[in-house]
Amino acid sequence: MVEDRASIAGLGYEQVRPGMVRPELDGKKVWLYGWAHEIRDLGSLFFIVLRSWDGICQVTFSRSTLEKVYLEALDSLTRESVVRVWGTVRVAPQSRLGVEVKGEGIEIVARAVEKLPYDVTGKVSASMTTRLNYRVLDLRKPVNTSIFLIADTVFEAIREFLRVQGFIEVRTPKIIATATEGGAALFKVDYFGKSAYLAQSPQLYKEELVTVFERVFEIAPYFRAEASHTRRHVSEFTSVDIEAAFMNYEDVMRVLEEMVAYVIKRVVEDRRRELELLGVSLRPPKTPFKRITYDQALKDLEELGHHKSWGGDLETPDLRHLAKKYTGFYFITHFPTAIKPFYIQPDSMNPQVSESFDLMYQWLELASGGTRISDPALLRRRLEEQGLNPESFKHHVEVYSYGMPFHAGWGLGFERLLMVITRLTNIREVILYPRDRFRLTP
RNA sequence: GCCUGGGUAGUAUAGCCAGGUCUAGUAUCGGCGGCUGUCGCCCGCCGGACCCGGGUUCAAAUCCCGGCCCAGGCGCCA
Repeated sequence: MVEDRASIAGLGYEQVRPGMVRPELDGKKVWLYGWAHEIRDLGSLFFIVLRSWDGICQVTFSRSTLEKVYLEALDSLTRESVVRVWGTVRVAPQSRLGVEVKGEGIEIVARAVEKLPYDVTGKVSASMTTRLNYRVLDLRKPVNTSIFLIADTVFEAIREFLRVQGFIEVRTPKIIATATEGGAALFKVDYFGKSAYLAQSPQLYKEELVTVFERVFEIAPYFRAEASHTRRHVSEFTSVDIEAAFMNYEDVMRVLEEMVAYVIKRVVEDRRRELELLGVSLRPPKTPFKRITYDQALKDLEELGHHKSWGGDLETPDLRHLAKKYTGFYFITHFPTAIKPFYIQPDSMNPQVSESFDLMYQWLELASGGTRISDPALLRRRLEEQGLNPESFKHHVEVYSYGMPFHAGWGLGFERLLMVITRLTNIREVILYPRDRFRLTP
């Protein structure tokens, strides 16, 4: 009888993962851990579909050749229980997977309750609320696991790309003293009796850091207390930010489009199985991306029969209309200075517009950025024009007097990029534990 | 902040508009039994639900009012 890990090892059994069981292993003696994804009891034959994050495999038991303890284990097995099984890999033309493990023994490592609140096999659909309430069970569904395996590749590819470009990864504070940019509503926290806020962006810190490292990037969570309730807003999201000295908006746009193209190329290469599970056929986009100015966007809207007067921000309905003309990735540049944050550089020829851009995918805004103001006097003036108190930005403005190079940068919504890659339409699906206006748990 | 839609077994739904054989149907699920090639296994039996409170009515899952909870959209933004 094969009872424990040591004796299995002694008998020449090797540990494999469920996703590793392939026809090439035919005849090999293996043992593996996994979750009982599906159980099919045919009487004398007993099938378990064993699942882990990297895949599934079928384990087949023949009752007549099994010892009593293992028969008892089979009879008490519940879906989603963690089991350890051992046996021999064999090519199985009768099985859809083409290969299976002929089980010789099984041990229940951690038993799951009989009545699960959620169907991991997906036979019955679940609402978004139910999915998020039982998020770990939802995440075990191979299609959902895939999203986060892709996310892992996206993280890796972003870091790799930016490091090669000479960017240094930094971490800036997420608890801050003042509202950094105005605009977005912030979460107030008690900070030893003082008022503090959760950061809405690393903007001011990353600009200061270019005076040290020249090129910095940060991937971090940010917080917005906006009461938005849409499929593309959450109160805690991940932003990929860069800031670079001696670059202008055009330089950082190139960094952005090349990075996006590289990330998608890596996902296509490294996550074929996951893309297939999601039913997504993905192709790396061609660069450079299309660029249109804000003025051009207004003209296009006019042509599409939607008049919009100059100076206002492009609103959701406008962007939906534009998406009819511009498919895939494209940039909108030169927004009116008045509707951009105080730190954005006005165009030197025409200060009414700014050296700014948004990266769009159809009507979804993925990133925004631009050349930043580096002149302290101009920065002070812009703060006042936007109705902000220069006194509360004292420490920040000060830095501009100590040798501030011209610089530019952007912030990219990580989850929104992930939505584009996975073709999912609700941002909550691409966040492990999303936080929105009405959800704080799990 | 504003607007719209919705809450029926563990899950997903039918029923609601046109109140009455709804003792609330179906699928999945769970329990028991059967089955040697299942793979969304199959077959038989069993189990389990109308969000909360008030009102209208002979009669409420269904109509009305209030509450709670949820989904989506807008503004704003990533």
